[in-house]
Amino acid sequence: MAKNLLIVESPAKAKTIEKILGENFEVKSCYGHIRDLEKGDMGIDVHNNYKPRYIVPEDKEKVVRELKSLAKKSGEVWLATDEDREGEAISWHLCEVLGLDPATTKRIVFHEITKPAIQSAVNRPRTVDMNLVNAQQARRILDRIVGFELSPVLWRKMSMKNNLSAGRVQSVAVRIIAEREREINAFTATSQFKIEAVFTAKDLSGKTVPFTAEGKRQSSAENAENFLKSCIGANYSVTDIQVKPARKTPPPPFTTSTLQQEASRKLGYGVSRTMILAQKLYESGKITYMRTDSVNLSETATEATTKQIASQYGRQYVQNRRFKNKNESAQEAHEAIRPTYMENMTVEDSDCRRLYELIWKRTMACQMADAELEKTTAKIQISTNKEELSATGEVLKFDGFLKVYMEDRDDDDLTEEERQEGMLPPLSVNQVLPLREMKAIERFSRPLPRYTEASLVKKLEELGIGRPSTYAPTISTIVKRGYVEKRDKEGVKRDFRILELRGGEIKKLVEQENTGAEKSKLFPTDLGLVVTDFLKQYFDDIMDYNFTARIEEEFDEVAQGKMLWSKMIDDFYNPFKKDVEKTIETAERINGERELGVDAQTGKKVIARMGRYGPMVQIGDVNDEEKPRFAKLKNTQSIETINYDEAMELFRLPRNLGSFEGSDLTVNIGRFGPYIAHDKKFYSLGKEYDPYSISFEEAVPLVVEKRAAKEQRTIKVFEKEKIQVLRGPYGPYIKQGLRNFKLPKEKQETAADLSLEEVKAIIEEVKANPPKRVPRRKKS
DNA sequence: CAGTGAGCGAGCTTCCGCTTGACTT
Repeated sequence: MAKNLLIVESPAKAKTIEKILGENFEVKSCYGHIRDLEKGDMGIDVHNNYKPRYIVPEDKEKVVRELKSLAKKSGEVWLATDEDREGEAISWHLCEVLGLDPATTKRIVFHEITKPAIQSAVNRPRTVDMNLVNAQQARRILDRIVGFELSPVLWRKMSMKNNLSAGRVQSVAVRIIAEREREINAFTATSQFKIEAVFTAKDLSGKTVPFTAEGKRQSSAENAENFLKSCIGANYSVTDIQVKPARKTPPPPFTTSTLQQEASRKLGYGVSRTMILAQKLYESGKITYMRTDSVNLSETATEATTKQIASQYGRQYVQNRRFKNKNESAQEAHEAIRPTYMENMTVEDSDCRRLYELIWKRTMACQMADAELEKTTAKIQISTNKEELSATGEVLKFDGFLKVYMEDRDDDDLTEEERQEGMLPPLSVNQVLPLREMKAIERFSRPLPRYTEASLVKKLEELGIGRPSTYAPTISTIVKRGYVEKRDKEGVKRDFRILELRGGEIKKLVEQENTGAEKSKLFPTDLGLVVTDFLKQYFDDIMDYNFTARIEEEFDEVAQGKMLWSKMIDDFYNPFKKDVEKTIETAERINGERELGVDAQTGKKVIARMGRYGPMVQIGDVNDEEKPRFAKLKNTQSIETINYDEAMELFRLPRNLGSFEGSDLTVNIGRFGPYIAHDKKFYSLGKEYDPYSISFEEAVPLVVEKRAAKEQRTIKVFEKEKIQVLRGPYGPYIKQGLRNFKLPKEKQETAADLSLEEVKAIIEEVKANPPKRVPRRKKS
């Protein structure tokens, strides 16, 4: 009898399942979606109940062809795509393409790839749930409408670039970044004075050790000074000691989002890197599926983990738990991310090792006992005033899951208390404490931090926007479109005051701290800000943080058969299409223009705005008789924050430094940074030189030196053909336009004697047989 | 490699969510 054909989405899964199911089944994968909406005319017939026009995309033709021929040869076809909206739709598309009847074709689902789960699924096949399929079609069509209606509006209304895009997910992601940036810009720091007293006491071994107690924060320097003054000559004694037990619970096992967050905090990985490494681990059978929103662990996994904990740390470390998803939008088609074999504590592949160990530890921890702590709070009275100081300490009584795993928190989530927890020496009530010193330290409030890739993913997940398979690609998209960029920001120095009471005297000090420094954070570009403002002004409902959550409720109704999908789309489309038309008709072209002041010399207006090639400043109007002056913004500057003085500074370039060998020496900043131009040649300026202040005397030797280096590199020039023979770090090579061609070994010695014909022949030769590239390994 | 910034308009772009390789630099 012919084998049955069972189709899943992922090829790695197919292999595992084939082993489990044995002889009667051939298991193949369809590699995700096999059909999609046609691109032309949105792929939807809006006048005919939004009838979708599906096609098999080019890159899926091969898979579809293979599945078709296999389906013909096989016995029964079983559909085992993921159990969620998208998976159900894939099964339906498979029916359509393979000529199967969705009403009778066997459809099975499982949430984990284990023998019992798969066998019980095979014993209880159902058929394709058309309501769920329709919910997916509604989702797909709505996203297509939003994306393909909004993007063209941007093309018409934005003065720059023409591959702009907008969409239900990406546009809200940019909005999140844009709003945080504006919050930070609008933030003004206030300061308070933190009171810190250092006392000494004997520890268990009899050694005298210092510990810190805190008092109420003082709102001003004056109050702080008065408080310290009131403490001069005081005695300090313990009035009360409270000891309270506390527990810490392990976090749930990883989902895509939490894995990305922890890999970012602990390992410094961007979300794409995390996903590439996780994919590698998955494909080599080391971990379960890496795109999941479920925190569920299979029975077998829980057992294996328990066994591993008991043998490695002892029974007292085991505490079995089941985790539930908080997130309502979770579709839970898979397990949590965990190692497939808990006995493997690590993997050989050095690139993947750190990520694997993180997953292993987190999985172990989630089935381990709580950590038990003892929190001690001592109240300390001051004989000369009514204020009280308090010292807190924490002692770990039982480490529990902390033995393997400590979750990292973003610094800004920590409370002041958590930051200062340490050990306290043993104290007793009425004990008199000698004061070593007391300080009032000025502390400034801080704005919320900018988003990292991972914290943006966390935010999107909280809002129910996007899915595990799209978090990383969404970030790539908004970066590629130029709405957002990932970079560092240097901090600025800020003075803060310290008042110090020691030996009956108060000293005033001023120290410096660095504030506002950020590493690898997401910043909105001017383009991102302008586009976000535009979309918010004209398409407020789609930019609403709750838009996705609202339409998800409607998709759910479609999935339950309570609403017709075409009706749902119709209700959305009609008012939306009106907004689109109205916007195209009425909205002005936008360029984010901002007036900065009036040029003192010419009396002309100075503005900052988006130009065709990005953000810039401009003196004068384009309609003036005299052409306006233009200057590009530096990439750390923004239309929104640049001021008049900073703008005028930009107009100091290009600077003519004077004449050298009969030609002007000019300094400017170009596409590739600052440069000196001389005699129609260009020389890059290194970081150590500032184009705004470099002098003629400094520039001349640089030009001489760089020119010499350039000449040294040049072996031969064929001016007319724009071909050069150059000396590079790997030997001589030919350069034609932007392309480089390696010389054959036997010609390298005699490169200077090459004729134009020989050079052309080499170029043709290399073009005909391009050198094989070895894929470069990324540094880890 | 090192410019530009206005307007005309051919021909193009664009979404989200499932999946992996097959391609260069």
